[in-house]
Amino acid sequence: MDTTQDTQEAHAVAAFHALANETRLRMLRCLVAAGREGMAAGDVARAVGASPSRASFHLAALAETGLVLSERAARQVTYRVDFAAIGGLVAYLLHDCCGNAPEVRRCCGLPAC
Amino acid sequence: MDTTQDTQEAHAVAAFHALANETRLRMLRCLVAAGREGMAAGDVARAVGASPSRASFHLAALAETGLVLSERAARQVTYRVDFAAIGGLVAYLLHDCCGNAPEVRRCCGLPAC
DNA sequence: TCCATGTTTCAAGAATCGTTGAAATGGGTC
DNA sequence: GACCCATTTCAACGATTCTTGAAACATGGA
Repeated sequence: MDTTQDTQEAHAVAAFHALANETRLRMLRCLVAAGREGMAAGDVARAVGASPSRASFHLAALAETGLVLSERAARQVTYRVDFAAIGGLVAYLLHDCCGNAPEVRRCCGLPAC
Repeated sequence: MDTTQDTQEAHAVAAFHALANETRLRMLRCLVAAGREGMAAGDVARAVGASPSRASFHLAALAETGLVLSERAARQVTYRVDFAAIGGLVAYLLHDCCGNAPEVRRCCGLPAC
């Protein structure tokens, strides 16, 4: 039996794994900075100092978890952060994982629930 | 040269790595549920269905990143979540990584900045 | 001291992950 | 078609991580 919780948990584990790498975390920050416009794969690669194949490998890993989306436009592939997916991860950490513990919320400058 | 940002980033990568494992994520949730009282290592092990050595390995990994703290009391070792550390990670994701993007905050039921 | 309990350490092996460079693919221009 | 540019795929290799069971360590009680 596979409960909703198990699925959520597996998804969270995958997302955390995606963020548990310096190259990927830097890529994500680049893409966040780029906003809704997104960035071409090659530009991300240059920005983080990764070879094309390395960049492709890590961008694919980010896309695999749904944290970023990709879209081909002519020759280039544009990657774009899925802000809702990141929000979902933060929500998981805050609500499901930490039960909205006031002390956690306080650390983020958030009002208690 | 090692900037503050690099240190922060390295710390975040380590924390995400700690959460990127089913056993450890379950342990963390157990410990959050246990609150300030914490839980003995053996109880955590039973709760997540891990052998003593496996539990010790993963609890040590969590402690290594500072997400949990340990304290020996008599024969037992009590593990306790460091709520501030988790809050710090959420804050990193929300502020440093996502620049407080309104769309991310909205997904967590947070007011825009 | 001897024994029982709780936890950590260790070594060995399997599995997963990340890097590299070369080759392949997709798509535009001449 | 021939050519170029952007990206992905692939195979090989090294590095890291996880699991397992046995042994060691720490502590308290008989």
